[in-house]
Amino acid sequence: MAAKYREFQQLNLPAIETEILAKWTEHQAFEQSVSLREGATPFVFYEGPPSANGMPGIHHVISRTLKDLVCRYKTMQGFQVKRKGGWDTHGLPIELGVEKELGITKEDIGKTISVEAYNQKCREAVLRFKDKWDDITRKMGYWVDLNDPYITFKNEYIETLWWCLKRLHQKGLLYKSVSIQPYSPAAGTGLSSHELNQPGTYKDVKDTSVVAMFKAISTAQSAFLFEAAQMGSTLDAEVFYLAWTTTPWTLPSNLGLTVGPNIDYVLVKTFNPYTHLPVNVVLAQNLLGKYFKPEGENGDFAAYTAETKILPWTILTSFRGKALEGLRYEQLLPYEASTAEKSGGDPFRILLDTFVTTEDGTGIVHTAPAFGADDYKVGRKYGIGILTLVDREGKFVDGLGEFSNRFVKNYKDDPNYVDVNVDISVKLKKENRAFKVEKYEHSYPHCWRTDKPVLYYPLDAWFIKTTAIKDRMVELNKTINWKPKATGEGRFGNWLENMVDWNLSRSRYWGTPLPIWRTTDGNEEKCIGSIEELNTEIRRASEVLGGDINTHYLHDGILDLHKPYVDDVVLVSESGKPMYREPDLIDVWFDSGAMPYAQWGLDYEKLKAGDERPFKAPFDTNYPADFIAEGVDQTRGWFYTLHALGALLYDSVAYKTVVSNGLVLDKNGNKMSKRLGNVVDPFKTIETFGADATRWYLITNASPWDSLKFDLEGIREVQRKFFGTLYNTYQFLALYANVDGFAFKEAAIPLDQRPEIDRWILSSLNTLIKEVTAAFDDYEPTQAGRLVEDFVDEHLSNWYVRLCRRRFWKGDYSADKISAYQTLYECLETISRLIAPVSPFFADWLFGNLNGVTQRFTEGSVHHVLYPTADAAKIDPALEERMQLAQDASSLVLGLRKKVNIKVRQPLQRILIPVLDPVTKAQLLKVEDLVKSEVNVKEIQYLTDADGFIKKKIKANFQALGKRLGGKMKAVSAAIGNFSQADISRLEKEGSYSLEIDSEPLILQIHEVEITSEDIPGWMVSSKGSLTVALDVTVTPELEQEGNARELVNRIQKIRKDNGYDLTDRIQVKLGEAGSLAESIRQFGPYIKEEVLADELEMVDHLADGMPIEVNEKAIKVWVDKSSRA
RNA sequence: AGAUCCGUAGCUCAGCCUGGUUAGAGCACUACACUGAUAAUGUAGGGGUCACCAGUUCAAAUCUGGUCGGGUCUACCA
Repeated sequence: MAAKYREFQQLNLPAIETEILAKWTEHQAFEQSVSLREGATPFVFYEGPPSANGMPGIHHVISRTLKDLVCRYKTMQGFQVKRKGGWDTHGLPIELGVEKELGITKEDIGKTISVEAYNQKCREAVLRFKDKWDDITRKMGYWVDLNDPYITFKNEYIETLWWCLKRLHQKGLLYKSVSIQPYSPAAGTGLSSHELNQPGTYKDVKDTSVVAMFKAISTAQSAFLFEAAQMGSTLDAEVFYLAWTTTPWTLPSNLGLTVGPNIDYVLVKTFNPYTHLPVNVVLAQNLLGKYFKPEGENGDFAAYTAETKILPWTILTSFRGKALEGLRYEQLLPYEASTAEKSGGDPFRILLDTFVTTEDGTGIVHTAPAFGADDYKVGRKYGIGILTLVDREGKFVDGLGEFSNRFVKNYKDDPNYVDVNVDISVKLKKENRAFKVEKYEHSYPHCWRTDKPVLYYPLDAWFIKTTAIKDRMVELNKTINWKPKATGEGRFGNWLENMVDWNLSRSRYWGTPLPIWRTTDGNEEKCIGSIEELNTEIRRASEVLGGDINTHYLHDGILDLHKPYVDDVVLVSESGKPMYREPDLIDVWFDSGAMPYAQWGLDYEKLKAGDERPFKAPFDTNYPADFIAEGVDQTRGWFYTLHALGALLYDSVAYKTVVSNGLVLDKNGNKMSKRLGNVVDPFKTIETFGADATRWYLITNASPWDSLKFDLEGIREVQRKFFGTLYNTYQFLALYANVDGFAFKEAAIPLDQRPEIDRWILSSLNTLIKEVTAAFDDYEPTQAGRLVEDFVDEHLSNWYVRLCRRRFWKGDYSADKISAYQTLYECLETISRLIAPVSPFFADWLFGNLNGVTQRFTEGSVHHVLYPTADAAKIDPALEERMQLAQDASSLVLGLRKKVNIKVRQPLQRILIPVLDPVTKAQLLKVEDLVKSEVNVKEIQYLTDADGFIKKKIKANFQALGKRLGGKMKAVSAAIGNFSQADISRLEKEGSYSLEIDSEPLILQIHEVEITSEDIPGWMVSSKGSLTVALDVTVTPELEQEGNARELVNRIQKIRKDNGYDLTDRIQVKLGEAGSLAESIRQFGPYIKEEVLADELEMVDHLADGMPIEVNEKAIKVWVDKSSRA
């Protein structure tokens, strides 16, 4: 017996997926999809490593769907796509997790728990949820190689990172410097930005803020200020710059004042409200209102006394910030520890920078390079040096007079603590150096462990000099295909433009150690690039330095490149001095950014040979990546570090195309968070709705880069609308193909021998292939998915199958029937291949069901066959156009029927279609039969102009006319609106028409207007676009009888079905008490018999056991039974 | 604070690049129809200040500038 198509009770996507998953596992379908393409052009994909110490969420499903579908698509296009998985295993989140679990803090590490034991814990925690990740990977159908993933904590991986660092070191791109970092004096440690982002670290606090007065020095350049001041006063004028701070303790370390180059500043004559001395002050114009009352402007200076409430003030001059650049001022708080010499630069000058705002303060920023990142940056730019007058405990250093050794904040919980900030303010007030002192409430970061305010403090750190190749990185970025484009140009482009050097240092424990050893004086250093190199150096140091040096590592060499082991190692410098490792770890982002190299590890042969790229195969054919994809939050993370390292190491991009997907929000548009309890469990979602429906929904609902409002209702819709329809279409084919034994054994019927509708759906199908391929090639899977959806729903199911249903169940196994089968089969088979990248399970299931019978492909899985290619010969635009006409015409007629309440089963005589041009008529003629049967009408008549029935409508063609006429459009449009039928005819006949607009002649061309038929007087009409149809609604007695017959057929069919007969069962029918229906039955008897597969149709006078039914409100009795004949 | 994306029907989204005169789908809702795909399907209907303001233009959902609201990233600094 021939193989049968599988038939099902109902669509059950999760069940299908379980079945397909088992098949994939059994046949190693993924491995095969790679090995089958051995020798083919590689398509290179990099997997961004997830961290397996947390559970996977639904947002992981979207980015992985994206990655998966591209890789599957490219595989089907004939490329070999290797997909090495990876795990990100270092970093703070892991450490914090372990600390929490053990109930310890960072200080305990090395004290209550050894670094060795701690790191062991981290190592165990790292892959805690690996099983869950593997599970979701499998269930969501993500094909990635999990058997041999790269793992960032492995020695081989770290070794490669070291090699990369060494290369940077050799290029002089690795340097040690201070940077301003958040620092907790109470805890004695720097804080990462991640730690600063812990909830609750930013608190509203009230600090003593002071507007300090920095005394200007008179020079040739600042003369304009002093001259202006002089004019307003007979006294020897003093000029002060006002600068605001909420951290007065930074004032002794002040070395500069920063102003905005384009901010407007004013010089104001007034009095110091504390000392009541006359002063001239500089501040931003916008901020005058903060310090001066409007009523005081140009007030009575002479009458001013200490009791005067309202300060008199007057503007002496104004100027841009630019004018102040380089001007000098007197140091505010000079002490022996804070001399210009100690600063190491040329301090006490006015600087320009754009970070200055006029939101608050004075528009002049007090700049202490040691205690602010912006301060540091601008300070460096101008070379004003640096003074760090606070030590790591948070107290002032010696040599600051009365402030020496006082804590700048109450870090020790001293009950007798006196706020040094207040004392500084008081001192300034007394010295005529404070303009305003007040408590100021603002949000300030606190250490999440000690609850004490954080300082920004200069700390030693290692940097990669990314700024050295900034221009090159910008240039290389321009060659990268960003999806969406704006992310690459905007977010990423700006980021590159404003790049700073990459701070590599992390003072933590679990991570890649910096492979740099230094002598204590810092004069000699060594960067180690491989395990072997380290072992050699270990032995050398032992020999040179002797003693106990490195004894543990002499025998087997170093076995683990992590802390604490590497810290034990002492190396020896060229001059014979001991060298110790720089204690920092490196930023985890370096780990992932170097994955193109480290995922393969070092090839020691190549290394020995001095290869520039000493990485194991298949690195050479797998760099750079053709494609990567991650969430948009990685723009400045992974996307950046990959790019930076590619450019730094090899002057190359690391990836050619990058897709950044947006965030997944909940259905109300809120971010998903555990706290809000609105997270979607990907396991549950996939179990309930199936991975395919989930994937399809994620991809088609919104462009990947738009943020997605995740709504389970949307998945349900996809399931019903798309997969349900496709499933039904397959069921339909299976049902009849099994009856007829269709297995695509016959030769394919040539296209020109197939009916119009078959050629049409095949034309549409090939158009679809073309468009879907273009969309995928452009990394627009959303477009691709929506195109397929439209085709399946609109074209295949709602038009082709609906119109062709009869062809499948009616009549013999004829050429026409075979053509229908072949056509529908080809559509389904092609769709299974088109959707395979997005919905891999259902596609393979559908493909398997079809191919299992026909064996048209030898491949066992849709993922091993090639992607369909469009056959241009099958595409016929005119055909697609006229089918659209047919659909529109049918829709119009059905609409008209509806209006007059004549059901479709009632045949009608004719419709009229006015045609104004012969092409449309020719097009309509070819689809006439389809329209007639769809709307159950006997004939179509075409009305041409000559008939004189048509009433026409004319409208200006704005697009064509607008260009030519411009301003006259309105008048012309109105004139055209007034055209009579005769005017229209004349225009049509002569091809042009003379108008007069604003007393100027104007020739109107025929192509500059649109003429449509609007009405046929006396008929029911309806139109859409340029198509108009009229319906003859007269039901003649003949038509009514035919309608009755069709209605009766319908009733008998229903009885057949209710009785559960097979499709092919023959029946016998008896009709009784036919009454007025008798004539219909007599006349259409043969038709009725054929339709209901009746061998006998008999009318009797009395039918005792007949079932009473109604046919068009006329009663009749029917008796149906299976025919006795076989 | 800066950068960026988004704002069109009750909901999810097209259309915007390339301006053109009835602004479209699907879901949901209502009514009707169909009934050999039937837990399917068709037709029709209601539903829109295209976030707001200004500009450019004969013409703006579409181009320009700004405002407001939402998301994200980067900062959080005087």
